Amino acid sequence: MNIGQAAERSGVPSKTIRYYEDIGLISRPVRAENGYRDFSEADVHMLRFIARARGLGFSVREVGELLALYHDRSRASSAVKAVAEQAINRIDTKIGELVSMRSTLSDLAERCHGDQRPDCPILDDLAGG
Amino acid sequence: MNIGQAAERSGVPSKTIRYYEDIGLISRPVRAENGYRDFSEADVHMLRFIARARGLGFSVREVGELLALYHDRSRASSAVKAVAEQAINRIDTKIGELVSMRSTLSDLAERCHGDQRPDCPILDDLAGG
DNA sequence: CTTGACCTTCCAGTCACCAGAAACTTCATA
DNA sequence: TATGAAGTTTCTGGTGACTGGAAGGTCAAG
Repeated sequence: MNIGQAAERSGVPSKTIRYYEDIGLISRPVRAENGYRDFSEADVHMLRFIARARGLGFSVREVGELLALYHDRSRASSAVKAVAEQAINRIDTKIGELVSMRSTLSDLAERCHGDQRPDCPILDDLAGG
Repeated sequence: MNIGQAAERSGVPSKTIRYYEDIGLISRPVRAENGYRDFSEADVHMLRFIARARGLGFSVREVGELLALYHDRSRASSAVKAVAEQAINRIDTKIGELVSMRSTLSDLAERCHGDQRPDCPILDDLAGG
């Protein structure tokens, strides 16, 4: 099938599929006589795998590792778990940062009247420390 | 003072200060005779403002708005509050996404033995949907 | 007089794509 | 059969918010 259909069926935009090919995340698909990329069911399956992994917050690099592990019939599940735990740690760090920002910000916003007057603890805080 | 000292005293790396100048977030500082940038106390103060705002999760664009509002003596606090609330909303969305990723991921990781055996619900899930 | 720490500009790379241009093929319709 | 739309190709360049590095100028100390 052409890239458009592969895109539709996998949920990965054609632009992104070409990008994944460029950076070597997926191998170069067969070309039809007209030069168009020709995708198989297995390709679509792999693209779906990638889309799901990306949606779970794995980096493209990690997705590459996961794909390799997926294709390695003899690999240990601990290797996969390690990649997942790295991703969880990254996500935890990020959540922590965001929660802390959020609480400071909403604190400031609550103390700000939000009316016509110019007094504003938000700016005061940013200015003063 | 030179850029290095301004960097040290504001917490914004020199590279980043030059970058902020490039994109017009801060105005071009005076130059000394030798061509070096010459920063004032007010500049350092502004850089600190920027650093704090960035640390709170405001985008560079929003920091620009906040700086403009900060310099506008007659502005209403509601304008500032609006920018802050936008940032809070963005942060909330992001937190929601991350929390959902995290819960799915840790679910999968928990069900994964993480030993020498190849069975792994993480990969199964990514593969199967 | 040289060493080393600054400073300058400019170019490139990061991450994960997305937008658009110019040229092609393919397919449906008039 | 012509035409026009939709799909495909490659290539370039942009995003956000920096960061790193190269090649060169400046300055104070030893």
